[in-house]
Amino acid sequence: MTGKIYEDIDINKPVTEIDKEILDYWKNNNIINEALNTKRDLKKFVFLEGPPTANGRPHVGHLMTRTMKDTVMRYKFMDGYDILRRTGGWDCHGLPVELEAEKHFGFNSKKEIEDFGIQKFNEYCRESVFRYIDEWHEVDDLIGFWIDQNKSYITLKNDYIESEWWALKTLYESKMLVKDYKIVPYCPRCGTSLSSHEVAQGYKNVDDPSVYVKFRERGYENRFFIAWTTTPWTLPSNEFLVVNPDFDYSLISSQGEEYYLLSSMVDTLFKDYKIIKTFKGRDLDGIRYEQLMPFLHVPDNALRVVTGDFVTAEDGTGIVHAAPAFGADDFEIAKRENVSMVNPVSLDGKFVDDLPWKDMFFENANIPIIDYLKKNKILFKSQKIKHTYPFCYRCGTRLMYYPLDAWFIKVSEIRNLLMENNEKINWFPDYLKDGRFGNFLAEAKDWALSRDRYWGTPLPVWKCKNGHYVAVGSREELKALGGNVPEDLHRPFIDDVVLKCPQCSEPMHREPHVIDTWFDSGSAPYAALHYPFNKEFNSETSIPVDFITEAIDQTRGWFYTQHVISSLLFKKNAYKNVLSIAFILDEHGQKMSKSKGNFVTARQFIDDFGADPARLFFFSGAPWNSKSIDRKLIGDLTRKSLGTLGNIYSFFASNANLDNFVFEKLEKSENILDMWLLSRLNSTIKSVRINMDSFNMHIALKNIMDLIDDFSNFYLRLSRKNFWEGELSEDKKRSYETLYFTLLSIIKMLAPMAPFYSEYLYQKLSGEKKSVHFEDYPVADTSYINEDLEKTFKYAETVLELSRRARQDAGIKGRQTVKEILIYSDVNLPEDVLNIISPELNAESIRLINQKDRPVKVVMKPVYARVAPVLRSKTSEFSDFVLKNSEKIYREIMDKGYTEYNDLQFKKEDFEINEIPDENYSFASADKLGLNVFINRHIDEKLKLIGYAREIIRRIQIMRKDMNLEYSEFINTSIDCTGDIKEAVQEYSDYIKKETLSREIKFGSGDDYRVWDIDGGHIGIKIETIN
RNA sequence: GGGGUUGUAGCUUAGCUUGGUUGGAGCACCCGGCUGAUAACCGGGAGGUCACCGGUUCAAAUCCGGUCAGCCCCA
Repeated sequence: MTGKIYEDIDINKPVTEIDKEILDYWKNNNIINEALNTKRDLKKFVFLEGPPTANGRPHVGHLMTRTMKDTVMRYKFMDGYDILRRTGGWDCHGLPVELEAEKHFGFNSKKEIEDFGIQKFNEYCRESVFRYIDEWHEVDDLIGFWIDQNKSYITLKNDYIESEWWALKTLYESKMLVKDYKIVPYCPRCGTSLSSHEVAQGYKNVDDPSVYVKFRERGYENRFFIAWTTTPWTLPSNEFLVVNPDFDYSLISSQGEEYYLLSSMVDTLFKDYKIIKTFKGRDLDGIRYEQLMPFLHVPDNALRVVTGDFVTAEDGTGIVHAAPAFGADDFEIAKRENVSMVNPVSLDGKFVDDLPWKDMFFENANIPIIDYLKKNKILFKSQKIKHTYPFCYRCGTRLMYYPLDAWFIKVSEIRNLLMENNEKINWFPDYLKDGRFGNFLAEAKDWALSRDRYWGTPLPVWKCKNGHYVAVGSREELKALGGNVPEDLHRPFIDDVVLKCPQCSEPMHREPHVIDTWFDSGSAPYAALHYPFNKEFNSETSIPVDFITEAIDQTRGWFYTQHVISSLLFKKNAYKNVLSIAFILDEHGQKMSKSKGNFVTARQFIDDFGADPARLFFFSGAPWNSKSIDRKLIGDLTRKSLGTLGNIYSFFASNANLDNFVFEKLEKSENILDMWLLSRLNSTIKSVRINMDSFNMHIALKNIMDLIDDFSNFYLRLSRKNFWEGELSEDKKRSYETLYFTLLSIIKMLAPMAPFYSEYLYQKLSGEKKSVHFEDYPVADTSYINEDLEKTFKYAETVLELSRRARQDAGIKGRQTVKEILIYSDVNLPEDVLNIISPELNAESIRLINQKDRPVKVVMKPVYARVAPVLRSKTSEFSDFVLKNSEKIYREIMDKGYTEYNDLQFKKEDFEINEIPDENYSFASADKLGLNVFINRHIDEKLKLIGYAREIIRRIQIMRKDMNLEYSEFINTSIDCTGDIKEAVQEYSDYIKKETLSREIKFGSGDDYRVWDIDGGHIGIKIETIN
């Protein structure tokens, strides 16, 4: 006995143990490092990591994006690319981090933070962003995310900030970064404005007041404009009423009062009324009205009706109340009309002195204001409305639209460029390109970049008292302008840097803002490489990167900001291919959230299922359709792919070791089953590659699993005997080679998706390279592909199915040999293919027959609706005639096209034609393929005895298996039986001996005999090993 | 209110681009079979108003219009 070449594996070994073993193997052999750092001078594939913030625990969704990234990179690596920028990245700044810090210290306002000290506050932020970094690293490790964390870019580093300064200076000098006074979405709790993509994250469905308010026309006691609003708290600041110049308005009278409103709304709001007059909106322009509440001082030229195109006829009354301080449209009106605005709300969201609702938080003032309107009889109607309204996406506070001094990037000016560059991006799924993303670009808003906060990249703009500004693009420039370069570029240190104005030499102080953290992450393409200070990045060649992927929420987040920044700075798109991934839902299909407590951490998920099963789960179904965690599905996927593969290996290993087979190379096999498997393999490789290349990894996985299924349940099932029987002939060698080669190819194909188990099997099977991940991805050898053969095998498989069905109908077990099976097929079924399935068909004779030789009887019936009107009283006579002479008439019609009866001609359509199988046969057909299978029902004495012999064999085999006997171990068998069965045992004892490795078969009886039921009778069997 | 997307068996889904046999799988369930690699496999059964309404067409799960519901995004 030589040693085992192919090591046995324990099929039931827990995946977690395998994971650990493989992780150790990778570490001990420096494999991960080698993969990350080997430069092979091949084609380049450039990746870019979307930076998470490590101040929260990684959850199962992160696991999914990481798996997608990893799988793509592994595939590209095996496919002969050097992967560039295979490094991590961490997003460090921003409101989320500050909020976390506020919570820690128990702060609730900016004043508290400033009293505490920005320096200490930021120190805490800096540490807290990496609170869970160890868990992230650990999870990356466990899931097999091969990425270089030692070279990760970190957005809080001075180098990173400096690159952004360069960008901001560039934008400032090209007048794309500007300071403006605008109405911006503003969180009064956080004390800062939000950009459009941040606002987009915080919409909620809410019930809000919907009030109709009466504004009295100046000079009339009882004449009112009815205006509509969902923000009663803005009513004290009303300065205009706005109508659409093109709409029709009516002045009506009802119950002693007169009202202006949109003509189309009159019936909705009034029952009894008279129309006094109708107007176009523009006719109302300039009409003065009385102030609604006499609290605030408004400019003299306010309080009049003006026109605006933004007024719609859908909501309200067609008359919009405008408070310029609290709405972008309103603000534009005030600007146009040259009227200053009235703002009674301070930066913390509270009303100021002049109002009865002093110190009240703005949204809390709605109810008392409605009460006030009611009391003063200027409320026409009040109800609730369900609509969506933006809230701060981090702290949940209702946003206000509020006038602020802020820095903007004029994104709206490059909309066309954004859209042109979008054309160069491959989106997966493709509908995002012109859908959600394209639409967003088409109406791109200016980017409100500045934040009045503490922990962020400082805005590098300084200003002197004469109103001169300078934007600083580097630490070097800071020095040149007379500033000290602090060791840390964050606040508060940077705030202390005073420059000398290049124009007037006055001292310059920094604009106090930090910038939107989305600018940080969106800058990753260049800032991660410290461009332009480090020449590793070259805007000509370094972007677009080849591939990025993140969850769907990043479509208007990171996907957008990168696209904008890249277009602004380099005029091109940031990435070529982008895969957008849907969310993972919990097992009930609910979105996961911390508050609901159904949040599954990455760690927990891996611990529960193991790395490869977790990864495979992410490839079940398209990644852009959300999926629920499904324990059963995961188990199933794993069993059918990895489990079956392990089992194939196990089969191969045990037999190859017995035969002393060692794979050297694949030589052409003449065995048709081998040829078929290699054809299947190569067609699969072809489609897998196509799908991997187009990021349809879920389809690639399905292709692979289909192959594994065919491999195991067809190839192996039908060729088992070949591997068991006989010596290691040349033919058998060819089959081993085929088996080995196919198995190895599948392992390689699966390696990017299931890197652990494939490594595990690879090391046992081949181990030629240090790791399966250093292998080349399989390339289809089309010379092996034989579509006809694959098709023929499909037919063969169907013949098997049909025979089983026909047996079942006839009540004949598969183990019972039948006299004959007749097969009719539209396509040619070669003999060698039939030979393969013949053991399973289990018949004395198997014959291919022609259509006309099929043992069927034609039974015809007249179609009465057609023949009766012609034949009249002869109809029933004809009917009998047809039934009796079906065969003859059928042949006649087939030959001539008609048959005659009583000098009348009848054609095919005059008959209902049925084929009934001969009663001696059981019949099954697959009409789509044109296949018929007939099984002779008649079981004669001889066949019956063979059947019994097989029943006995089967029982003995079960007993052998139960006793865990070696395949080659001989036994003695004793049987307790009578009658036919006894006769069968005597008649076929050689056959039984051979199949069960029985040295002898005795008849006997005893308590230690195992009792079996065969055909309703009991027989006993005992087997004993031979010492 | 607008845009996008999804809706197929109890559950997970293929098919829809390009209309054309009887809408195909898997899981679960029931019955049966096969098995000395496989908690694997195979046959049968039950389970479908292909969300709903309308249109185009000889013919619609598929194309068109509308409605409803879910999800995502925007105002």
